[in-house]
Amino acid sequence: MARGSTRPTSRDVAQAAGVSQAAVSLVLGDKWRGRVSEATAERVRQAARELGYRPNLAARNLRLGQARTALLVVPALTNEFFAAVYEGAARIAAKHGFGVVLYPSPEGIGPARDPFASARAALDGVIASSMASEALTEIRGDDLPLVMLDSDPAGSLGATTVNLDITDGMRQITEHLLTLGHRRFLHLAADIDSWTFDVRARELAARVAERTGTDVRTAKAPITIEGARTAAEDALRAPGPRPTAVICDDDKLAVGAYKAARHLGLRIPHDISVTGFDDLALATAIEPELTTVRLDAELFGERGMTALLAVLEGETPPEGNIPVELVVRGSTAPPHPS
Amino acid sequence: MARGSTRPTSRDVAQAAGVSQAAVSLVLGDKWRGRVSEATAERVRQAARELGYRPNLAARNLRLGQARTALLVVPALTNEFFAAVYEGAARIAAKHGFGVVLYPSPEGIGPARDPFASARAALDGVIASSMASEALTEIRGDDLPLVMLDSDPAGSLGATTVNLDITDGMRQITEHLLTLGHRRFLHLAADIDSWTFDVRARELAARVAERTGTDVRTAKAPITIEGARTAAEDALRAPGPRPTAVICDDDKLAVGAYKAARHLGLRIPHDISVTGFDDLALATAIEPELTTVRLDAELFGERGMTALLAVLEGETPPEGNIPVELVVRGSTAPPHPS
DNA sequence: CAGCTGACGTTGTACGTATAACTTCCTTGG
DNA sequence: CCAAGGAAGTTATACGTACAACGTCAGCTG
Repeated sequence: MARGSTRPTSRDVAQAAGVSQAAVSLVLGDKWRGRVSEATAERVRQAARELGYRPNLAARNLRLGQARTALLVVPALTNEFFAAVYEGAARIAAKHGFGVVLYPSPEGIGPARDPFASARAALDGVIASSMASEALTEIRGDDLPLVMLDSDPAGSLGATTVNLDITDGMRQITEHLLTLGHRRFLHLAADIDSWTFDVRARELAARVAERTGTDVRTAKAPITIEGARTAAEDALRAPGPRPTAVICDDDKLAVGAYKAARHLGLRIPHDISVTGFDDLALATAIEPELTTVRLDAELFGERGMTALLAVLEGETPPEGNIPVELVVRGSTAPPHPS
Repeated sequence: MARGSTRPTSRDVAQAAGVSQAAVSLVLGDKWRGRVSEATAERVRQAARELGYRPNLAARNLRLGQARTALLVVPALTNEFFAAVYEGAARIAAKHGFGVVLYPSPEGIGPARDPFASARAALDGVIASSMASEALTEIRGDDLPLVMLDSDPAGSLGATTVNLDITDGMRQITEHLLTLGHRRFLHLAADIDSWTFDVRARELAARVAERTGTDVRTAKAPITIEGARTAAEDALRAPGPRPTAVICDDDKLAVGAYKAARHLGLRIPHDISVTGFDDLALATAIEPELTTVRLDAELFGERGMTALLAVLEGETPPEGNIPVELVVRGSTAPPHPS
């Protein structure tokens, strides 16, 4: 019945129920067993319901010294992969009464003197992708618990790491193509300095060298369809025998490779095989559908949040890489003897 | 130099600088002109820097009675469109020292008694897509300022609405196809009950009826590639003269239409034209590239946040729909006389 | 019947900040 | 030389919550 524009507080509820504010806090905080009678508790709950009481989170956080909020730092949400990571993390967080906020995209910082001004909402911990390193340096300095996604376990001193089994993914792709009979490869690599891409390059090069004794040709491209297309086209036009398979660091790059191949009059997979990485919606949208490595981004986010929660509880976070899966579709076939 | 695990407070800074806590608050809050000498101010800033002081947001929010945080309610972040809306909203928010939190995805609610438990982090306002109506009913009840995205201006009592000019987009698509000579249309519609889709259907039907005197065939499909494919395939197989153009409610549905057409042995655009809506990355990934309506999702998010900020300031939010643009690519051509 | 034990609460306080209201000292004009 | 006012701070308080510490009273035991 409180008029005004101000929201009801626990004291308003107390007054309505004819008890003290402390009693309200006890009842609503589920700590009333043996301290408040069932009848009184019900009266309090009733009053809270009628007034539409919602606890003031700021006050609670201040009192408890925690925010039940984690910060997720990713390069861009418009990348479906990271959107899924967020959803996984948010799901686990919600189950534990936690929230997840996102680091604002770099371009959005604007004139604020402190880029953290908005994201700095009281935080208990941070989950960060290794692909967002520039933002990361600012965070380290805060003494917040940190979980790193897809980053070098050796190089992330102190921080907990949660990784997909990228090495295994690239191993499977390479084996798949080698088994089909391919011997000349083009690696269309992301031009981003991140562990997750380094691992791809290392594994691919090592395995191909071991099995064929040859090198892998490499072209670096920004992760955009257009950028990938020109990089791939240049590489495929280069002198020497043409590669029979293009191994791309992610699905978006593969789309660029498709366009490059088409532009050069090459048919996929008849003239050239193409593989991706991630298994985004894109992979099944294009023709032929893309052979790629499925990364369970949601699970990745879930594991990241689970690890952070463990750290916050003082427990040891679970170990072990997240398995990935090769998905063979229509973009790979045995090389055609030309 | 403060050891311990607790972060320094403004009082610690005050002690280090040899002033009162109030002075620290004034200096760091930029309200010290004429109240504190430049020298003292500098001393305070220096101390704050050395201690690595970060104001406690919970305390500030409690004191100010505001959180400088907005809630964005969208159906799914893995939909690139909404990810972009978020980024736009977050950019504007950051410029004003605001943060944006997301409503946790519906499946993530789990056992929490109050689905708002986590997202309810102290909020100043809400921006909600009309496509997330089930979540919305819970919010209304909170007396928070509400900005609705893409919802019926007439039906959103009290709430401010920010809309893309969907009607104009559909008008342009229809005109484009009519001008090319198409007369028989299939409308591949989203099976979601939302204003933004109703508008598409109404405008398409009205314009086609006006210009050709005929009805538009309609097929409803869930917004997934597979769902759209089967719905489109069924509709294209139906008896009677086959439509020469498929108008889809969004780009993802268009991908399904592509697959259906291919499966039926129809070439795009030679045998059948296809159009989308949104202009996601998908649109230029597929072959042929998709004729669609470009919606500036980021601008949409920016406008939404701008409107909310205006409401919070007690100003009248700007009016007017956000213009959209027809992007003609390779998926449309004059109908082939069969 | 003194003393004790629960059951059922209440009182009081602290979390860290922003700001209104007050003090103190110095300068300056009349 | 005194009143007035500005500069440069300080003191005190409230925001709403959670919980430790403290009553109070009935019933029971020895």
